[in-house]
Amino acid sequence: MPVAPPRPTDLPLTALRAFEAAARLGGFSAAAQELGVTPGAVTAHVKALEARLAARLFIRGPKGVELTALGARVLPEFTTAFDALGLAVHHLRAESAPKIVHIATLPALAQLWLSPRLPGLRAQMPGVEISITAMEAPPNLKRAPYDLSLFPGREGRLVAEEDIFPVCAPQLAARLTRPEDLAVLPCLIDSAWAEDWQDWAAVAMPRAAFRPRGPVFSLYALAVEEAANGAGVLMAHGSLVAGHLARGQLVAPLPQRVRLPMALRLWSARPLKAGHPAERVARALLAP
Amino acid sequence: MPVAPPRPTDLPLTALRAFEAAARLGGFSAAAQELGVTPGAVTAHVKALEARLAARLFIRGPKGVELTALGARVLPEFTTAFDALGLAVHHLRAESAPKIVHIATLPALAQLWLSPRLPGLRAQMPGVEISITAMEAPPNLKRAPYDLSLFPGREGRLVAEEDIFPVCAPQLAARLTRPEDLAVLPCLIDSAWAEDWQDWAAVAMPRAAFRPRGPVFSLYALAVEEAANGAGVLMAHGSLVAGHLARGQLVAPLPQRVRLPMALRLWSARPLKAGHPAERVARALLAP
DNA sequence: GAAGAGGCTCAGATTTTCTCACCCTAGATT
DNA sequence: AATCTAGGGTGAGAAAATCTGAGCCTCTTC
Repeated sequence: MPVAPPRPTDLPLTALRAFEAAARLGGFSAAAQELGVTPGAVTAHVKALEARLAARLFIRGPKGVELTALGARVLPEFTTAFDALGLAVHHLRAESAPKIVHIATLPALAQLWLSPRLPGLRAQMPGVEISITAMEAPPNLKRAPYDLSLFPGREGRLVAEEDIFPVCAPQLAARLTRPEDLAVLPCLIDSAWAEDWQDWAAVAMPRAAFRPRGPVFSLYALAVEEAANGAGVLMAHGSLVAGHLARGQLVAPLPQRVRLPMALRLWSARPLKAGHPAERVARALLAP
Repeated sequence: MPVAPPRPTDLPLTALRAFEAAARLGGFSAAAQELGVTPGAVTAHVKALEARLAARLFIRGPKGVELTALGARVLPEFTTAFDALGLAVHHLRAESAPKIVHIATLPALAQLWLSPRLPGLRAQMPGVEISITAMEAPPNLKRAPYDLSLFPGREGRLVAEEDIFPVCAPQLAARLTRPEDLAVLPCLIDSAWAEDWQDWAAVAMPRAAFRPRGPVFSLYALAVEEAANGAGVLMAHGSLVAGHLARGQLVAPLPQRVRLPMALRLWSARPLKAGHPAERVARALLAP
């Protein structure tokens, strides 16, 4: 007699979320990163789900996974549902702490662009707390609890163009008068923006096969400090060294500037209501 | 400096689900029942959520809880999101096991109404598995994994009217010729349908202050068996004793029948696609 | 003034969930 | 060929979550 056990336990929500992330992002590792867990955890979740359903959701290949027909059919529904849930959580948070604005950004932007502007923002909006979280990649704003994200990208409102050019300490400037001089000077390299040197060189010295040599930093702000200390030449992002240039801690001996395709942009998951703290912060950051 | 910890951990999904259920059902106990946990678990979830948000979601009163303004504002969003998620899960299940039809019903209906019809159904649809889960109250079909629910109610398609009348074993029939005889005969009482006796008496013997006396059963099917064994008089639901009447195991000595306001109805969460197993089962059950 | 409904609490048990360290594969690099 | 790298899979053990159970409290109802 086909009588099921008393309570057919329903599927674990976390496993469903792992499936959705893996399916949407096209891989377990990417999903693990979005969810903030190890890939093994995602593997386990998907496996558990498949065992429960007695059906495959992904086809495992050696270079990654691919959705099965079943997985592809149900993915959109789950994405929609989890988006709705994420938005609901966001509203819940916003309603329960309306005076806190959460901003996600790159570590470099947090330290060199946002930080100098904070005192002014706070003075402008007493009572509003501004919380800044640094991360390497833009978050999925439909899921993660941020009001604003500030990243180089194509989406969102333009905050500043990204112009790059070499800078160094004043005492080093005499040794940097032509692009070719870079071959014999230490070039400070930020690990996340290593291509900056190539991008600039491609325009400024198109003939030369230039390869920057010098210390690598994982924190851009640290590279900026080292450049100011005279450790070498840095490929600067204009908006991030404006302060150092104004104070004379850094100089830009070469006139050539290169505009990167990705501009600095401010982006929010849903329309900001005029007058609300997040909208006021956005407005203040966009102001010249 | 208001820099948040690396990863602002997001809200636990189970706690959100507990909140949603409690808010929608208006109480922690009801939510606990829907979720299949103890009330203490729901209390803990809501408490954890409130602690995380640093905001109250419910106002605790001595006779239950009530939503705060905040809770009431965000509830609809969560209900929508979890409904969408439940539906997605439902589709996932349906797509991964398209040949199983899950039916939720009362224990009494499972044993006395559905069970006799199963052999016919199976013969009619070879390859389709029919899984029956008995429960005391209709499930929330947007959340629980059932294709069809068969319950007395007002929603859904009519399966049968609920007519009640006293029945007993043939050898007892001689002692039951007038309603008044019930006062001196043992009345078998089903604990879930105890009011049946009052409902019937209110029509059949409006003057008398009738109180049935007799053994109480928690399983209606057991009461039916006992009645057939001659243990007393049962207030029968017509559709549930049809078999026993036909076989002569029970007789209905009194002509008076009372129609209950709740008819037996078949109900499904979403429109059934014609030709799909669930729809075919529904059609077969609705057929005379 | 007893009983009942609804919630709360806290300790302890149970189950989920996660990490860690390691293995495996196929394609790319040297 | 040998090595790297990217992406996954595994299994043991640790950590965290979730749940239960028994008892308490408060108010309402009989």
